[in-house]
Amino acid sequence: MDLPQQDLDDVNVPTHERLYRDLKEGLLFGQFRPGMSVTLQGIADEHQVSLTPVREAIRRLVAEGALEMHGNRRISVPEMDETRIEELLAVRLMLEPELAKRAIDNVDVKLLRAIDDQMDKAIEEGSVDDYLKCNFAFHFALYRASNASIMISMAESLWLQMAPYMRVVCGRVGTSNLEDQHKRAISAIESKNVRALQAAIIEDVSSGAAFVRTTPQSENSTNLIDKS
Amino acid sequence: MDLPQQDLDDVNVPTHERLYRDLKEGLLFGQFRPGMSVTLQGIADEHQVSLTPVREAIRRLVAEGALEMHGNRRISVPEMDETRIEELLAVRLMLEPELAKRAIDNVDVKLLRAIDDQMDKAIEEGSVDDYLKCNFAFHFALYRASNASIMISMAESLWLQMAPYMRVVCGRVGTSNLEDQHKRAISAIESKNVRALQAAIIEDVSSGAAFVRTTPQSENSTNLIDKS
DNA sequence: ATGCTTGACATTTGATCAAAAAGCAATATT
DNA sequence: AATATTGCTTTTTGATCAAATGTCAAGCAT
Repeated sequence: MDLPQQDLDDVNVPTHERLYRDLKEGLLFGQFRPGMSVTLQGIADEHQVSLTPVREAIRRLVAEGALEMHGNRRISVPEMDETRIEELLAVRLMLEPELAKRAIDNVDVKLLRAIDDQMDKAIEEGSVDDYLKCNFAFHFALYRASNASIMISMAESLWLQMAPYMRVVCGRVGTSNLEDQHKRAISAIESKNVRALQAAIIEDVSSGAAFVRTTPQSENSTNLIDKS
Repeated sequence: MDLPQQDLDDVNVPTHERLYRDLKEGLLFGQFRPGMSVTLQGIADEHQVSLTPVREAIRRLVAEGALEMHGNRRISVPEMDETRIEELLAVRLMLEPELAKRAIDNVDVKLLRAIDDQMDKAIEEGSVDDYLKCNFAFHFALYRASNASIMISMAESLWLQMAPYMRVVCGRVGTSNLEDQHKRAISAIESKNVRALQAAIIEDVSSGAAFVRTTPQSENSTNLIDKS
């Protein structure tokens, strides 16, 4: 008779969890730029909540490496440098082929194809935002099929750490000269060819990072947190 | 002329940070058993602090996978099962040889040898606690020399996830039949032989986990949080 | 004019409180 | 006797407040 539980999945999740997801989205898809500094009460004001849930969300993101806490008490979006990129890339190249291998028998190819179609559209339209979202969706639709939850969360952490910088670079370069390795991955999955799939993933990760590396450094890392 | 800064390194670190370190120690070296459930105010009472810093410390440990939060609001030390061990091991076998490789030219062999000597003593004396501490110290003294901070924190997270279970197993088996791969690692470092070092690390990780696997499952995962 | 000190402001930190949610046990009903 | 409901207790959650700390700029002295 009583149905107190709401069907909306966004209701009833604690504030700190909602905050965490929002901030994560923001980091992954462009709201935050490398070097930007973040204050607890800045976030609190922005989202109209008190400090307590903000602390938990931020602490969590710091633990995942998505935000950086300099000794004193300043929190910022990590600045990217050559060695950091190299390291992130090295780990991604270890982890993601393994995830792909573990996913190959379970993944829903239809879903991947649908995402890839959307991505083509995003590239055509030149929408960096949609491209980034599709790219993320594609990779993690694949990885989630692996059922390797620890590796998945590690991969998420790595993407979270790269994302703000990727966004800056993509914003400068645009979506024109993006080569799509996803189709190679899809056919490798269909033919159950693990090595080919892994090769496609490696190529994808490497090429994404290669054009990051050839791009001139960001000169002014401004500390603009918009206090509108 | 004023020297207000204390030389004690344990002073002036925020409570949540101290809590985090304490709990981490506890997880790494035996205070917590797999399946044990953890409550915020349990920790708060135990450590005589308020809930606020406890939340941040716990949230951080959850983010690192050291603690597990089941959908509702119950937090516990992760239970170990076959697939989880397999996954943790797979990642460790990717990550730790790479860390060793990156560390080989920078690591302080004297330090490693000193730690290994202590470990021999621990094994002789049959002290599981000291053995675990030395083992951890050895590996991370090596890894820290790599200057690969992202990989290091990932490795820490993995150790944190394995540690409670390792502790249980070691407690049952004792330190008698432990083969020491560390000496092989040390000589590999001295001869700057990367492959040999990696082989030693692989052997060490694998053997540690092999004897975990051959051990019968923990039967009763009691929820005893000592409210003394 | 330059360097140091001081004070105002911003930010974090930790405690406390009220409210919501969940677990748990006891009771009642079939 | 078994199950469902109810009410109590425990636990989490989010807000607010006071204190500690750091940052920054303005003013003073050399």
